[in-house]
Amino acid sequence: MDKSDEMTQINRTWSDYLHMHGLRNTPERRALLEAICLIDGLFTPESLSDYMRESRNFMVSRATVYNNLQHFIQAGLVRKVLMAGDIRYERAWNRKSCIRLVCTNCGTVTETSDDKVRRQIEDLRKKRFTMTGWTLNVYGLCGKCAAALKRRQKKMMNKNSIDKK
Amino acid sequence: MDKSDEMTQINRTWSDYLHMHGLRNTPERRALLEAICLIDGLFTPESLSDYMRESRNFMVSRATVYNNLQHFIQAGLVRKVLMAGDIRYERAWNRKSCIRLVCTNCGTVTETSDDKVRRQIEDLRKKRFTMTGWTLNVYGLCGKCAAALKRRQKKMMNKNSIDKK
DNA sequence: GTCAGTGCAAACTTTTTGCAACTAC
DNA sequence: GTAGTTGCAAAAAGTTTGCACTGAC
Repeated sequence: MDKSDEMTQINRTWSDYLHMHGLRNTPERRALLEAICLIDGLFTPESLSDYMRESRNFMVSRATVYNNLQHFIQAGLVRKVLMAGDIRYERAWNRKSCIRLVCTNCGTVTETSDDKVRRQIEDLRKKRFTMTGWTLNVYGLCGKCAAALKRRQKKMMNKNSIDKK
Repeated sequence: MDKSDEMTQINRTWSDYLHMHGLRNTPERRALLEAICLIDGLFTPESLSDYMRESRNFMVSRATVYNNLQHFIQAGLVRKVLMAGDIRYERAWNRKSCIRLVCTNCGTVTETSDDKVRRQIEDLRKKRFTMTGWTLNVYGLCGKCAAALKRRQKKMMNKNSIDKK
């Protein structure tokens, strides 16, 4: 799907959603959706608001941001994710699938991919569930933390053997 | 691994962690870890505190709960997860791998499993990353919401064709 | 014209911080 | 004895709500 087809699809999803719920297409809603298209990666209600004001020259109140983020989520356009212990938002399209390596020690997250895993997941067919996307969080230790842990354990063992002398 | 081996492993991980960071083994910490072993499923700082007070007859202050949850996370014993838009905590052992079907419309989560997917994920070997567990979130529509959406769309189309007459 | 949407401020919830008293080591 | 730990209360951060005014339909 190319970029303009994609935008058509998104706008359609959004106006369908508005219609079906008897909601109105306000300038604030258009501007917020536009900003979300332009932001790359994760955002918070505050960072979205900042981006709107600073880069798009459009003021939106906090209440409006929160209110509409909920609508975007309901419409399937935005998703909440947990990143290093905090809630973040992201576009739900065009980021449908990713593997995240989450270090349980320092909290850093690295995104990666793997064709075999991807294929296997997308072949998943569950009864009474229509998949639109997925994220795989892999927990463990990043290189730095694993090395640091090893060093500390070694130090500990030396200390213990000295203590025993 | 049987239950007692598992507890030995957990206690060891925890006391190693305490040692390595120069931390102390207080009654509060022991009681909190014990409670987390006993709680089945997800919890919040508040529900944990309630459980401690009501079922274990042990008062812990909020500050202590938050402080120690961070330590448990660092030690790899507890994990934060996002459930229906809210942050929850869970034991990080014994729940290492699971597939969650998350409905993006109503927020319900169903846990499921799939051997092929599991095997493929556990075969993942990333450079400079040591895997200890994973969770796969699959986003989409649950049976109920998919059906409701279909009904609404149908109704919409009927309405439109009537309007045009 | 109607009713949903907006901004603002206040309220509420959740999490963090500062500090004096306490206690594990 | 010392330094990490705790509970409490206050502060900070994040989110929701009530309300009068505005504007999309």
